Amino acid sequence: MSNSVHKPLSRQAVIELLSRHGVQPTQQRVQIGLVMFEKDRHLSAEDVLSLLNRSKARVSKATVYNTLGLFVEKGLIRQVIVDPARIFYDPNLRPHHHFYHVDSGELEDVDAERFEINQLPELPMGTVAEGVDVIIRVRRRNTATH
Amino acid sequence: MSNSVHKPLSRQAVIELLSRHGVQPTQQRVQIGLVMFEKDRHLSAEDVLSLLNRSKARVSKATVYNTLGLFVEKGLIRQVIVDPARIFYDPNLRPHHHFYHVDSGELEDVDAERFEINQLPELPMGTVAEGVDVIIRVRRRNTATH
DNA sequence: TTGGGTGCAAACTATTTGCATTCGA
DNA sequence: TCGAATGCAAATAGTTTGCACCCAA
Repeated sequence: MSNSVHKPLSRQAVIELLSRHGVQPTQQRVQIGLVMFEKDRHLSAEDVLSLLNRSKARVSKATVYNTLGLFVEKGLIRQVIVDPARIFYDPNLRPHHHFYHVDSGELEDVDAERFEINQLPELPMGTVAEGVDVIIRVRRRNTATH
Repeated sequence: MSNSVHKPLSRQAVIELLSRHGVQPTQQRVQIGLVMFEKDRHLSAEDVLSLLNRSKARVSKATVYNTLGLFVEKGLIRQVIVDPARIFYDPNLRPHHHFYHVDSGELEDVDAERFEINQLPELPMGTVAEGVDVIIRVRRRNTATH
């Protein structure tokens, strides 16, 4: 029942996942899904593209962008906005947050349970919450930058 | 003692603020500071540029970018990464978080006190926290997007 | 005088878009 | 068959960079 995966999905499983979310499982979309759901990690569009090229899959850059956008729209993955230079895509849909290693640009998951939030503030009038992103920026100790 | 301002700063106050932070207060930097510290709001580089143009100030785009980057580096303002399309700059240095109105692209401050966090999770080994960003994405109710 | 600051334009890069071709139900 | 999906390349937009000029100490 959980979409969070720490294990690779078979081609068939990806096809079913896409179908279940109303995404027509074309060749390229399945390829991208295989990469995206292989394990919990954070990939930029370019990461996905180069992983695809590393295997025999042939998918164009535009299709990677379009497909990742479609996956987000359909609720298969999440965007993580933390680096102005690029968008990360996260297949982990469970409530969780992120460590952002500013030195390396890497993202690391933090289980939501490890980060206790007593109460959400009152929302602005007439609005509903769509999501809460918590990003803890960390850097290596002793990175004396002065 | 607080750098958080809900009131405009005089030219003289900006000059002193910059100097105090080790930023040589040149003409353009003071102009940008006047805009940036006029009140608590969230401005993109382009916003700053057009506000400057609206007044008589003549500052180039490159200088706006360079200066905002310098202000961040010197701890005068904060970057807010929430929109892949542009970086927002925030003169409010007190602990606080943000509502992000996905419909309008606008940012709204949330006092940190209104958002209770029991405890930070254990940080990855050998790292120190540099900051915690909390972004609550909200959208207008009844924005039926289906 | 002299080095930092500025402005302009060109360069860069991630992402988007237009359109002709191909694929898949 | 026929609309949706794809691929390529061009376009876009925010940001950065190179370099000549200018100004202030």
